[in-house]
Amino acid sequence: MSSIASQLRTFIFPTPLSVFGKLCSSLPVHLDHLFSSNTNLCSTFYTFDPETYYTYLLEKSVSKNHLNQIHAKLFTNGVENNGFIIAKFIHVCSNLKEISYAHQVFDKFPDPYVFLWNAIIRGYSMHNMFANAIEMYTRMQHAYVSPDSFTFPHVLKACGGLVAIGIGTAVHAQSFRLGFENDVFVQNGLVAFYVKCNKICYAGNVFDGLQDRSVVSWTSIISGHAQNGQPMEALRIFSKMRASNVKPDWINLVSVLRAYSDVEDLEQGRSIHGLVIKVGLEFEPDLRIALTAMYVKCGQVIVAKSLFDQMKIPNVILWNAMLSGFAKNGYADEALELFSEMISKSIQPDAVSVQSAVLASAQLGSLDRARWMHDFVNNSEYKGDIFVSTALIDMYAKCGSVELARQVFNSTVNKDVVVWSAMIVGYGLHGWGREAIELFGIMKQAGVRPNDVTFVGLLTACNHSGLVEEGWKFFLCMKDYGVEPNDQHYSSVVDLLGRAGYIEKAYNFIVNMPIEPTVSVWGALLSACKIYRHVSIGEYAAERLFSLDPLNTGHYVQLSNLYASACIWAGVAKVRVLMREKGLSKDVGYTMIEIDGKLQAFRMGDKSHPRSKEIYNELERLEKRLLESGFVPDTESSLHDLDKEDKEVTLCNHSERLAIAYGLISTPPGITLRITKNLRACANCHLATKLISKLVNRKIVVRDAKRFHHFKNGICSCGDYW
DNA sequence: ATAGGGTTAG
Repeated sequence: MSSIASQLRTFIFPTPLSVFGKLCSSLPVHLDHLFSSNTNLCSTFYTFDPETYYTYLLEKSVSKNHLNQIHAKLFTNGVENNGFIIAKFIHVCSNLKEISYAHQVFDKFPDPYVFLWNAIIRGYSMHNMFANAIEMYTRMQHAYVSPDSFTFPHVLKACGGLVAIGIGTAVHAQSFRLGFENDVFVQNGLVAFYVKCNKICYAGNVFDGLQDRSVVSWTSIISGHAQNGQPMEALRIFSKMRASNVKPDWINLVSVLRAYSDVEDLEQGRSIHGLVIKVGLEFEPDLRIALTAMYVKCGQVIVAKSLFDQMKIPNVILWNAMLSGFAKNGYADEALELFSEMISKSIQPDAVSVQSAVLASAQLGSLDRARWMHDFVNNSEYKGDIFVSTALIDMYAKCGSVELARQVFNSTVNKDVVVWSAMIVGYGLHGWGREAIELFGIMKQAGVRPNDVTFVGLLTACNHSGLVEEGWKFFLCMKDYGVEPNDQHYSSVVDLLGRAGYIEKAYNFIVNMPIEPTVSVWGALLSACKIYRHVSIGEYAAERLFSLDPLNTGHYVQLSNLYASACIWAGVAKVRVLMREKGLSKDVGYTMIEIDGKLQAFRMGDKSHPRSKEIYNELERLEKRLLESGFVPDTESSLHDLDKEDKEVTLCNHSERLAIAYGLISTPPGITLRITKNLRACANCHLATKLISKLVNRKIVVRDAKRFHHFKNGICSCGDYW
């Protein structure tokens, strides 16, 4: 208050106290209080300067009501045409989101000068009403008012927001004509504009031509590269910035962290954390959020969580970073728990939070949970959000219901290529090849251009449903759409050839691939070798896998299964030794089934369930019926070379069978059983499940580590190839 | 009165 008093003491125009008193009387309550409660202050006023006075009042305004009162007073005081005050007024209107009010006031002003134009353009631009901002700029040009260095940043922000390249380029030219080529604010605005339009090289040209570069200039160009998939270039520019002794501020470091997150370079990310502490910015909340996100993206969920716990500020982006981090790194339960916590703490989830929760639900695999999530979305404001809808399609597909996925898909408006691809991938996951192909046709008719993921979906769909020729055709036509095959496409083709029994062809295909074969490519070949018992090529594929991915237990198990299927027990033993040498043990398999909204997990030989006795009785009954109907256990699929009898016992209490038995005794006849396994289907259980589906007349939907199997009436949708 | 950043689907 004392600073106000000192400001007011410098007034130029004398004014009678009575006028001042009258002005104060109808002011907003808190302003009234400010003046009238301190009569001493009032009595020291012997001058009245309207500009300072209104500036003061406007700065204190917090509502439209305040603005109305001040507006009325402008006329009483006869200052309604004072440009300085009106510009201030418009400025404050904008801050209070009263942009149409601001526009009204602007329109009433005769012959606005540049200060007023800037205020109204700024108002529109700051509230993302970019078209209006540009319209006002155009009107300004028609009124022959010359823009100044304050006009350009606002207009350029609007052009960037609309990706209006043509207009922005014209503005660029205009700024050049008017001689702003060395104005760092204008130039930074241009850099940011070109970045938003994905014209990084234009942005780079402007940046390179800058005489003085502020930290803002550097940040713009760094984030420009980071956001356009060039994190390495971003980091190179950052080191140049460090070399030229520009001190980073927190926004700058946030941009740099984003680049390190993209390259998932934990070491360098940590060193930025060190720098943050060194420059004393470790308590900057948004920088801590960026650090949390960086640790999450580098897979350091625990470190991220501890940073998160230290802050726990109700910032939705912080929570989203943690939420998506959990969801993406396989911590589905933790993600959903955090989501509930968010709601209970009244941190309004946004589309990103909802999307991450949907992603977590997809991982859990529970259809009930999926339905709950879908209901939640339908009752939220994110119902039509395209990101959320895509995630819902993916979720339903991953939770076993292609039909519900399709329903969401049908109700999604303005489908983009990601939505179409999600549905095609969903069909692929379930082996609905014909539907995937049909949808692809409709997509093309709708004028949507397929991309690499669309083809991954198509190829896996063909694979999973045995459409070998169709798959091969899709692979060949990728180039017609300008899509370069990546390792996923190549491994799909290897799968296709393998499925058809062309093991040598698949091998030659790999040898002639234009890219270095990856783990998934060799893995596909090894799987095919296992099915067709092709030992020599299988051994070679396994060798490649062991050198590329030495600690992945799955490859050893696959090779062992290959040996077992060819009755090469020495090979099985060799693999076992190899695993022991590397300190690897077979991943513990488990199967989950959800009954009445409760997920129940079983391990092999599990007896921990309260209804264990009933489960084993049911299992025994099933086993008897299986044998009666001519079931011959496929004992070769075991990793261990045990006596035959032992093997059969071991196999029939595999977790999958326990879950099925539990499902049968817990649900009424005819209900579909939905189970989720963490590993891939074992041959013996697969065979047994086929028969069980026929014997008990139930549909059984199994999600394994790779795909879905729909068992019905003794047949599986995978066609016995997986 | 002006500029830069972070969380997001297949």
